[in-house]
Amino acid sequence: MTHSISDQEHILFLLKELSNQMGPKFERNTQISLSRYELLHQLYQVDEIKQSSLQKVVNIDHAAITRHLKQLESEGMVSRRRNPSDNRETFVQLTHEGRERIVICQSDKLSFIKQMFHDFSEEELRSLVTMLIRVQTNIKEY
Amino acid sequence: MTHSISDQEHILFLLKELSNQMGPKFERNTQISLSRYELLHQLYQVDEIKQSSLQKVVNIDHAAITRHLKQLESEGMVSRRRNPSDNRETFVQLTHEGRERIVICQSDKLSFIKQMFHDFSEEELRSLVTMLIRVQTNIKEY
DNA sequence: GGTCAATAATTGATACCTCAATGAATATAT
DNA sequence: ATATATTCATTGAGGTATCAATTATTGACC
Repeated sequence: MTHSISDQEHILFLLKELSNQMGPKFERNTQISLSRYELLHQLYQVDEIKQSSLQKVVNIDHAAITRHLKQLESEGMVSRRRNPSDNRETFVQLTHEGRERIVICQSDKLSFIKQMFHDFSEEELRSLVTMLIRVQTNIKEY
Repeated sequence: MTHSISDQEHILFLLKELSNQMGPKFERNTQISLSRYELLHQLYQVDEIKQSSLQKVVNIDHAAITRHLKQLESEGMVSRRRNPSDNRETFVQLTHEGRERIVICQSDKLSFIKQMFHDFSEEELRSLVTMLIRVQTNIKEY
């Protein structure tokens, strides 16, 4: 039954190693960190969104979100405004510059993921996505 | 052909998110960080090993290795000695305490990965491992 | 034998993450 | 109406990662 402990352990290590190796290389190629890219990427699709909702989508800690957005705001990539009808909430939106920024780094991102998955079939990619999502779900309820 | 960009992008995000979510939870459950666990785990199988070889196995940056081993040494988990025939190299070895430590946290680690992969078949696990290794290989040559 | 290159380990700088604690605004309950 | 609880965002603390630069030792070559 649980004879594949080494496989499971191996996956644990691989996930950590992959993340650590991938992040810096992504950033070198696109000039933007993977986390910030993910934030801009999400904002690109939604016009305006509550900061707390954004947090749930990207699965990054509240604190990290605050710091990223602060930095991105100071760089002119996003704009933020308080919700007039509930002053606790903050709406976040991509600026024109932000839209340009994310568009510009598309080609670099594309060549990066092309290399990363060049020997994967469509089916394998789908399978990989769903398995990772399952793992994520299993972890969350811990 | 490359119609599944969103899948590929999704995997990118998932790998990062998973690593960030998994690490702290693993540590809360086992009382040891995933990286340190990996180091002890490797040392457990090899008696004595050069620090540089260890680095290659665990795929962590040299600097991080040095800091981890220093800390583990100060906790009495590992011992280090210089290679007498080449004073640049350092041999690392698990202490008795270190062996005990890794044995003790086995059950916690087990229950953790059990939850993490509880709905995975043997075949899926194998498939996941090989796919992650392939991604890692593709990334390395970048 | 002495210079120059290569290798191993370390330290410094910077960035990012999580968790816990705090501050501020709103909702709730008696 | 007022005290209490909840929610959102922020800040502080601690840990870990990479990369670049440094130190120390060995090897190689003329």
